[in-house]
Amino acid sequence: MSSSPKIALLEEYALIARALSAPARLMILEQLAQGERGVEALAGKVDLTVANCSQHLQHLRRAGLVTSRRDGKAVIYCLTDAKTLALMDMLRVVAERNLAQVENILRGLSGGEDAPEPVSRKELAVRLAAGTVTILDVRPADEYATGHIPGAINVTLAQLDDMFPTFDQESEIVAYCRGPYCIYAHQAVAALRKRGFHARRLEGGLPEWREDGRQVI
Amino acid sequence: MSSSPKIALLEEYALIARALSAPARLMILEQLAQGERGVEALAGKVDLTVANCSQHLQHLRRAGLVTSRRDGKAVIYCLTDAKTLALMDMLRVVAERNLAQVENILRGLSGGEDAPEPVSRKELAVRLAAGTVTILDVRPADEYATGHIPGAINVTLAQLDDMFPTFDQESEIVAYCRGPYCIYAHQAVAALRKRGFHARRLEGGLPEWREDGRQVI
DNA sequence: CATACATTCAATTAATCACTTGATTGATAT
DNA sequence: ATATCAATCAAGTGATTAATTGAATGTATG
Repeated sequence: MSSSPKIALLEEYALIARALSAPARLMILEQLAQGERGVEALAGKVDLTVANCSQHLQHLRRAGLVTSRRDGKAVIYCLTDAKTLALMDMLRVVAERNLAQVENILRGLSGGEDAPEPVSRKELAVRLAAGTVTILDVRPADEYATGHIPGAINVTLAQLDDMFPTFDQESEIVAYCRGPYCIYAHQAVAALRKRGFHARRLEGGLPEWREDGRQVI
Repeated sequence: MSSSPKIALLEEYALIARALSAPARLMILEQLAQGERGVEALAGKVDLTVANCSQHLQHLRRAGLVTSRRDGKAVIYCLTDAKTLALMDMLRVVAERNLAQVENILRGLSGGEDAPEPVSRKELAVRLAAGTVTILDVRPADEYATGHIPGAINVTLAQLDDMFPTFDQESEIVAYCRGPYCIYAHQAVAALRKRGFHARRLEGGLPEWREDGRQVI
C-alpha cells in the first residue's frame, strides 16, 4: 500500500483535508455543530438526496470527523470532538487572509458598507447580564427551538422586514446564527444598519457560544 | 457560477482544504516551512518531476497558501504566512486524536516501545542555556546548513550508527527535524533509546522553533 | 542576436469523485 | 411473518484530478 511510514502518515492527514474539501460536507459539519442529527434531517437541511448525504457522512466518518450511533431505525451522527470546529475555523481564517475572493464576497454581504467589528462572546455575556442589548437569533425556527442564547428573539431574514418597528433605535442589536460559516447574521446586520439601527454580529455562532460553556436554553 | 454567496464562500474554504488533500503538497509545504525554495530544489526534495511539482505549486498558490517571486531565471516560492503551519498542525492533531491508523504508524516508528513525551521548546531553550543537553539535528546536511539550533550536531539517520560511541550515556539527548510532519526525529529517538541513551524529541521542528522567535544560526 | 536554462503550458491517460437510480439491509410495528 | 421506515449499498455517468510527455514561455549569458 504505502511505501513508507511518512507517506502513510501524510495520506491520513490528506484524508482529513479531503473530507473538508467539498462544500456539501462543510455544510453537513456546520449542521452537526448545532447538535446531533439523523441522516434524513441532515439531507433536508443541506439539500441533498438521502443516499448522497449518507455517502458524504461516511466520507466524514472515514476521516474520523464524525461518529454515528443507532437509535431505533434512525442513525444519529455527531461531531467526534470540538477540535473539528477549530480546524474548520482555521480554514476560514486562512481563507479570509489569503483569498481576495473571500473578502469580496464578505463585502458584498454587508451591502457595500463597511461592516463593524463583531461583538466578542465575552462582551455579549456582560451586556446580556446588564440587559443593555437586544439579541436576535437569525436561524430557522427549528434550530432556535433546540437551543439558543437566553433572551434571544428568533427572527428569520424573511421576517425581519416586519419586525423593524418593534426594535429600539437607541439600544444596540446583536445578531447571531450557526457560526462562522453561516451568513445569516451578516445579512441581518446589513439590513438593520441600512434602516439606521446600531447592529453588530456576534463573533462565531451558537456552537461557539456553547463551547465557551455559556448558558443555552 | 455559484448560486449563492454562502456556497461561493464554502467553495473557497474547500479550495484550501483540497490544496492540503494530497501528500505531495503537504510535503512541499513542509519543505517551504524550512525556508523559501525554487521549483527544481523542491522537486528534488519531494521526489517529483519539475513539471508536476510546478503544477502542485500552482494549486497551492491558487489556494493562497504560497506566493512566488522571480529571482533571475528562477521562481522562488515561499509560504504566504505562518497561519498555514498552524492549519497543518491542527490537521495533524485531529488525525492523531481520531484516526487509529495514525496511532499505529506512530507506535511503529518508536519501535514498539512507548515513546516519551516530547521536550517543549521552552524547556529546551532553558537547558540549552545551561548546557545540560545534547541536541541532534537529524535533517539532511543542506537543510542544516541553511539554519539550525545553536549547538546542534547534524547527524543523519544513516550516520547515527557510527556516532553512538561519541555520545554521553548520562546526559539527555534531544533530537529535532523539520517539524511535526517529519519522522526523522521519531526514528532517531527510537534508535538511541534502543541503545540505552536518554533521548527525546523536540516538540515541533526548526520552523516552529524559529516561529517562536528563538535563535537560529 | 543566438543560446542555454528554469519554469510553465498543453495534451493525454488512468484514477478518483460527486451524484443519481434502484435494490438491500436492519429495526420496529402490525 | 409481513409491512414499513430509515439508512446503506451497488452500479453507472459525467466531471475532476494527478501524473507524464513534449512544446512554449520568459530570463539571463555569450
